[in-house]
Amino acid sequence: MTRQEATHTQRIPLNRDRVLRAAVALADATGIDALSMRRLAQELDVVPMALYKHVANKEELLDGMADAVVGEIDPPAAGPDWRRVVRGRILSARRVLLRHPWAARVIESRTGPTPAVLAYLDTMAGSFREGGLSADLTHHVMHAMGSRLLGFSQELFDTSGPSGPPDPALAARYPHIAELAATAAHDGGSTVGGGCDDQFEFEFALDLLLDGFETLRRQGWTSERKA
Amino acid sequence: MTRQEATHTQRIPLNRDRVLRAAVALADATGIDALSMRRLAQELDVVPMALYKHVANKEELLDGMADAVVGEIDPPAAGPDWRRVVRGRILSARRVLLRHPWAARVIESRTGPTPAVLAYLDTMAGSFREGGLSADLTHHVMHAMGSRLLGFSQELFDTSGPSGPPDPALAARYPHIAELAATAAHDGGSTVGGGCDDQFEFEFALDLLLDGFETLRRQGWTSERKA
DNA sequence: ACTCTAGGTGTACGGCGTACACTCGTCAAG
DNA sequence: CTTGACGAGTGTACGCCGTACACCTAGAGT
Repeated sequence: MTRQEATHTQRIPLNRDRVLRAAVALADATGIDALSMRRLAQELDVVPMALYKHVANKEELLDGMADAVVGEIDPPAAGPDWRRVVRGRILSARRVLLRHPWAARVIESRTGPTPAVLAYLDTMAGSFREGGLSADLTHHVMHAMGSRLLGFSQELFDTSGPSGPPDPALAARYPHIAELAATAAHDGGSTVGGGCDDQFEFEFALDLLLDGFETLRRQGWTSERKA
Repeated sequence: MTRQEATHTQRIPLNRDRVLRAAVALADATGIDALSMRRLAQELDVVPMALYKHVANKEELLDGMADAVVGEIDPPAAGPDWRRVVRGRILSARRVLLRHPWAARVIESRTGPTPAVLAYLDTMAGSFREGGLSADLTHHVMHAMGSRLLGFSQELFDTSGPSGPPDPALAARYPHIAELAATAAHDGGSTVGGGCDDQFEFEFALDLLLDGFETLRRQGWTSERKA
């Protein structure tokens, strides 16, 4: 403590958690494409190679980031109606994913499930089972939900955009799309999907699926395929 | 024609189409991660910068590849049952995407819809409309299908893998997942999702959605939200 | 006092996308 | 036949990336 105590506050030593948090913050702020090991190191006032004492490589960094985000999802609420329980939790996941727009792509790009994702899926499966769905049906149901389980509906293209006036040439080439765009006539029509209420679309599909599952459950549905 | 006519067949000049086809073939063969401008140029016996006379940059190359793949999807068959028409076309899309496993990720990563994708979605919307769904319902229905429209069910994690014996420690930590895995007991049980019949899962969700849509159509469903 | 070690450093390598200036063959206009 | 424009392919170079590897250093345990 003899010298250089005031020039800059002495460093808190790095650790895996600080690295992951900084990475998430950086991705939130500048987008996932701008997240490089070098840029992240710079954000932490450290030389790039220092990061490798805490994460094995960039893939593992991304694994950790995915887990951190999934860990933000609320646990399932208690309740007698399994559809409400599942619906609420998925909407919580959706809120988390909207806070971290890069996360959907990162989660998808993981080659294997990370621990937090496994834990999430496990309790989700538990909610279905507790609601009375057979293990068999639960299995197919979770596949059917796909990435919607984690709150992203996989919107093919981001619905934001310049949203100029409808292009008549485009409308001529793609008449049906133009018709749909015209139908979504609220706060500024746009070309293909702009002006849609994403939340509504998400819940529309979610409820359609949950209702379908409930119908199958009541019917005692089973996959009677043999081998 | 005086010299070097036999050393190597004289070059067919490059063009955009040859570049795209080579890129698709290279991605098919070696994976999308191994597709670099330099590697592609090498495959075409050309210096890397030569490619830039035919595509503006790598993003545009990927756009072109996505379009080439989407162009492989069959046009809709004719028929009175809209569900059969849509179902058949989507399964065609799925076959295409299975031929080009990298394509789903590439299509997702496009920031805007490419012409072939627009054309595909347009005729798909046409099939719904012709089946008697309102423009309103068609709109939401297409959102609900999400990427399934293009044949990929977004399987969160690839179902292939080492597929070792079920890990008892994992089973203890994730009991519900273990139960589901045990249920999918055919040709070799695996840890989380292995051993599933992907095609079955895809069609399960597809048919659940299509049946739900048909029910809504018969009910004259409309989104009566105001503003 | 000595060693061990965890964490941070510095240098370097190979690969990437691509900007920019160039060469060269073809072909139409003069 | 000359010439000049032009489109296709070339060569060099820059800045970024992830990360291997050797090194240093401060503090803890003996």
